[in-house]
Order: sequence, then C-alpha cells, then structure tokens
Amino acid sequence: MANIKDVASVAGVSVATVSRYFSSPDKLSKKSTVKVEQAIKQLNYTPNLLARNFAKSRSSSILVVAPLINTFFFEVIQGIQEIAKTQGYTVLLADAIDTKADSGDYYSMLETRLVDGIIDFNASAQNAKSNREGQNNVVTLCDYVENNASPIISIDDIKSAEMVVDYLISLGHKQIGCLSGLSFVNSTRHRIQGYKNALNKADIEYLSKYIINGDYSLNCGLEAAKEFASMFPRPTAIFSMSDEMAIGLIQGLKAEGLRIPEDISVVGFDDISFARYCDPPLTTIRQPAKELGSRAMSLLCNMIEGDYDEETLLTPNFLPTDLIVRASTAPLKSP
Amino acid sequence: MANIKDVASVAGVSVATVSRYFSSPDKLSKKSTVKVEQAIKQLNYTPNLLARNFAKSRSSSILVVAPLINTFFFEVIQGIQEIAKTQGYTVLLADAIDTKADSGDYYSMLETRLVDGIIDFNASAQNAKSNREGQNNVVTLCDYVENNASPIISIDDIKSAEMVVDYLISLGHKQIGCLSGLSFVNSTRHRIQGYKNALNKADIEYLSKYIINGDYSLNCGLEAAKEFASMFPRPTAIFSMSDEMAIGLIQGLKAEGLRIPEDISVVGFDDISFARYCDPPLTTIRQPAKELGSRAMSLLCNMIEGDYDEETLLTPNFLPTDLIVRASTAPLKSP
DNA sequence: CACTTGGTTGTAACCGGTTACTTTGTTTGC
DNA sequence: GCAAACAAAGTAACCGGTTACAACCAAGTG
Repeated sequence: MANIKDVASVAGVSVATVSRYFSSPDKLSKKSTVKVEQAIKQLNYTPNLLARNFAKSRSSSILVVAPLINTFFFEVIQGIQEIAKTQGYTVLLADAIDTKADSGDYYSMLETRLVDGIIDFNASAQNAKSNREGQNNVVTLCDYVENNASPIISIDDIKSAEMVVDYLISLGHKQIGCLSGLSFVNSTRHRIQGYKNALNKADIEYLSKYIINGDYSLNCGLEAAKEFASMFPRPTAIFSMSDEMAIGLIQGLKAEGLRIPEDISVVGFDDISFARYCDPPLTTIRQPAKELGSRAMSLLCNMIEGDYDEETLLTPNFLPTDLIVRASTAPLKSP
Repeated sequence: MANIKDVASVAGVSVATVSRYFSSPDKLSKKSTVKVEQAIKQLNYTPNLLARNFAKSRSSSILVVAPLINTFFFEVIQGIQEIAKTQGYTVLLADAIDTKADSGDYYSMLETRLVDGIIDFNASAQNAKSNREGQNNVVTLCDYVENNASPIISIDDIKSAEMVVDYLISLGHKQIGCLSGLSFVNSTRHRIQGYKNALNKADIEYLSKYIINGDYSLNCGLEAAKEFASMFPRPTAIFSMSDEMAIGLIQGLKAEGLRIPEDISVVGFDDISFARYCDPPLTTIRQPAKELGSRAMSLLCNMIEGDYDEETLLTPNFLPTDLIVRASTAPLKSP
C-alpha cells in the first residue's frame, strides 16, 4: 500500500506538497498539481485516514448513544444521518442499555478524540460531570433533566402527556390506565407526571394500580393487555407511552375479546409510521422525529466548529408536538 | 490532557510498561502495575484511541452499508450489534441509497483502514472489483449475485418467494398480484423469479399488469392498493415483497371497502415484529433477521482475524426461511 | 562459581500523515 | 540594478501510541 512518501518521490516533490494537494489545492502551482495527480493515479494512492485523523486529532465522526434502539429512535436517527451526511460526518451507533459503566466508556470516546461529538438519548448527571471541562461536544436528545450540562433538543414530555390524557378525559373517561416505559428513562417519569397533572386538574383520583410498567416494546404491550383486561373496575381508556406498546396492547386486548375503541380507548405516543396503519389507526401524540434528529445534529456541528453562543445552549429547545386523533379512541359509553 | 509519557514519568516507569499495562497486563510485575494504576488515576489518563488505532493500523470498527434502512434491515442490524459488542467492535452505519459513487466512497474507508470490515446489504460487481487484491474484509448480507467476490449470508429469495406463492395457489388462487420492491436490489429480482416459477409450475399465465413496482415503504403499499382494487379482473391474492408494504397495502385495501382475507388474501415477506400485530395478522415468510445479522458479523470477525478457510467463503450461506400462516390469507371463495 | 533460563523492563524506531518554519524563486517598485 | 514582497516548495518536528530488540536481574543448574 502506497503512502505519502511514495507519492512524493514518484512525483518528484516533497511530502508537504502532496499533503497540501489534499488540504489546500489552491496553493499549489499547476505544475505540481499535475505531477501529484499523476503519481497518485500511478500508485493508486488513497490517504490513510487513520493517520490523518491522528495527526489532526479529529475523527469526523459522531456517536449516537441510545438506551435502547426502537422504531421511534430509529426514525430520529434518520434525521441525524441526513445532516451528518451533508456535513461530512459518519455516524456511529451505540446501544447503551447495559450499564452505566458502559455509557461512561462511550464518553471516553470523546475524550480520546475517537469521535468529535456525541448525541445522547439519555440526560443524566454523569454527562454533566464529564462535561465540566475541556471538550463538551454533547447534545442531549429526546430526554431532559433540570440543569443538564449539555444543550437539549427534546419535546415537552409533561405537557404532551398531559395533553393526550386531557383529551381522554374530555371524552368522558375517568378510569384511565397507563402503560409506562422504562423507569430509568427520564422522559418516562415526565410522562407519568403529565398523566398525574391531567387527572389532578379533572379531580380524578390517581390510582397506582392503574399503572403497569413496560419496556417500550411491542411484546410488553401484548402482555400488559391481560392485566388491564382483568382489572376491576377495568379502565375505559389507556395511555400508552409509546406507539409500539400501544400496538401490542391493542392486539392483546382484542385477543381478550374487547373492542377498540368501543370497549376501551387506547392512545399511543410518538406517531411512528406504523401508527396510522394499524387497526384501528392509532390516536397518538406526534413527535417530529426527523426534525428532532436533524436539529440535534445541526447543533452538534455548530458546537464542534465552535460556532455558537452560550445563551442558546443553556435553554432547552422543546419542539412542538401534536395530538393526532385517529380511530382508537371514542367517547365513553354511558353505562 | 495527559498522555502516555506523563503517566510513565509520574509512575517512574517507561512508556512501554504503561502501554503493556493495557495490552498485556499479565506480563507486568505487581509493583509496576500498582505504580501505573496510581499514575493513571492521579492524572485521570485515558489512552488516545486515535493514536492507538493509528499505531496498530486497526480501527476496531466496522461499517454497515445499506441501500435503504427500513424496519427489517434494522432488525438485522440489531443482530450485527450483538456480536459486534461482544467482539469489541463499534458499528458505523451508512445509508447508500444515493449513488454508486457513494458506495465506492464507503469502500475506500476499508482501504484507508478507517474501518476494519464492511457488511454490505447490496451485492454487486463493484464489490468484486474493489476486493480483487489486498484487504477484502467484506461480507454481503441479505443479497446475492452469481460470482460475488465477497462471502454471502442471505436467504434463498427465489425459493422463498416460490414457497409463498405456491401456498396462495394451493388455496385456489389464480389471479395473483405482486407488489414488487426497488428494482436495483438483486433480491427483488429473485423474488420476482420465484413468483414466476410458482405460476409456471401451476400452469398459470404470467401477466405483467399484475406487477406493481414499489419501494419497500409503508406508503407505497397504501398507494398500490388503489391500483390493485381497480384492476379487472381484480387479483384475489397479492404477494407483497415486504411486510411493510403489505401492512400499507392492507390498510389501503380496507379503505377501498375490501375485506382481508375474504375478498383478497395478502402475504408479506420478512416477518418483521409488527407483522403479527396488524389486523388481520399477516401471513408471511419469516427471515431469521437477527441470526442473519449475527452470522454476518461473526463471519466478518473471523475474516478480520484471518481465521477462516477459503472453502467456506466461496459457498453462499443461505439461512432457512419459514412460511408463517396467519390470518391475512384464506382459500379462494367459489365465485 | 559460571552459565543458562525466563521473566521484566527500557530504548528507540516506527506508523503516515500535518504544519510551523525556512528556503528558494519570481515579480514588482523605485 | 537592487531591495522588498509575495508565492511556492521543502525540511523536519510532531501527534501518542505500539513493539522489536536489547538489557537487566533473579533463580535454577551442574
């Protein structure tokens, strides 16, 4: 494999000239340009990017860390990819479901310059610590904690959950179940808060037995269905914290002989692309998935280039969500 | 930022000793180990992986190139991730939908050692060329062409498509529509071949008007539904080349007032996790998604380590598929 | 005691680029 | 014709690790 020295000697120029051919071609004379080009072609040379990255101390890649990779996150990641591509970054994907230690490992990839920046789907105190000094090219995406050290691109989970439960209440529902997500994800807690807020505003008593803990998967929705079906009094509506769980849930409830929405209304969260294709089409909260991803990536690019002002970074950027009413919800039947 | 020299001088040992602390800790005396550990802690040292990669000429990351990233591929990628994690590789994800030139760029990441290997969801002559000499750590996944230069992990698309269409025919269907995928994907062509084979065996005339070209997306299924519904004679069964399209298709056919499976049977392909949760649950061909991914990654690891024999690489490895009969198909009603 | 052996550690070359600084060459102005 | 100014090219230090090889030391052997 030819290296830059080989090219230089074949072309009859110095290594610096060859290097400049790539980094600042406008500074080369025509003569040199031609000579270098020929040598490159002759030797079939491609620069060793490992060496270049090392010398420049820059990798031109960014890392996406997600606590779990599901359909929704996946749509967000596509938004990240779009921007990354135009800006010349490659995207690494890491699955940090295991341990906290793991997540620390990923942050060390930043310190060691293996990646130029990180997009983290998990806000946490740990980030804050790691960002204290030096490089802090981290964006927190789709999650939120108070005083998070990294800038945040997210939605307002509390308000959004509140909005969808408000809607169920407006349909006359009073026994409202809740299929919750992974407890260590902050947005799960916020959505529960929103759920409680809505009940509270409507003077409906909060019953912890109406909450089932899920893991955001299709399958847990299916399993939760049995539990909900056997409750007494049975909820007349269920707020699921993700569409995926809602889709599993609907299937499970049907299997129990219940009709949606006649017997039970179900709402989801996310508006993944499958939501409008299930039966009945799912009433849900739409998160602007692609835009969340592209905003986060754009912001990260600016941070890496050092082109930003402190002000904008400090205030969380909440993108708007919408209530999408489809056919999985109906007014409460009078008993 | 502390480097290895700083650690060495604080610990009172040589840089080699510090380096060995990481690469072969069992070769260090207890004394040195303790001294190095203390120095590392004191300086809060983390090795510069960019430098390590450069020195070792190895990046410990692999690249996944996909022509489009859809739900099915995503499940396959999870299988890749699982193995990658245990073997200490990080996974880069690239979306090569744009151009052939793009795909070439990605292959240059191999030549320049930016990645140690590539898993490509697209078999093509180009790969063959690029692999001619030197590094050829490439595995082709979920696609197949004759004389592909890289080893192949896939399914037998022809046989699988044939199997599912055979099944429709066994139910009495004779007017069988086909919702095809992207034409530049080899497996699309193979599935069409399987479709034709099945018709041929049963002495059913092949009608090109019964084929609609899709792009593997939910939405194109929805749109194709109108076309199928307005055909005369209307197909009594439709073979969709992906579950995603099938799910869109079912939704669209219902909107046209048709009942599934009473009026039209629909079969999909892939068995993505949503397939059993739609209404009616989808009859489909199950591809072992995770296993496809993990097999490909394991093979790639062996290739990178130089631990394989030519024989195994040359014969395509076709994993078995299964016909999963659910409720979206029914015997043809007598007219 | 001299010699071998094996386990630890140190020295320094090396990986392949980038880039600050220096040198060379050419043009311009007076 | 000479000095100043600028453009182009070269020299070599540097990035921070890894590792072949040499050196050293302690224990075991005849």
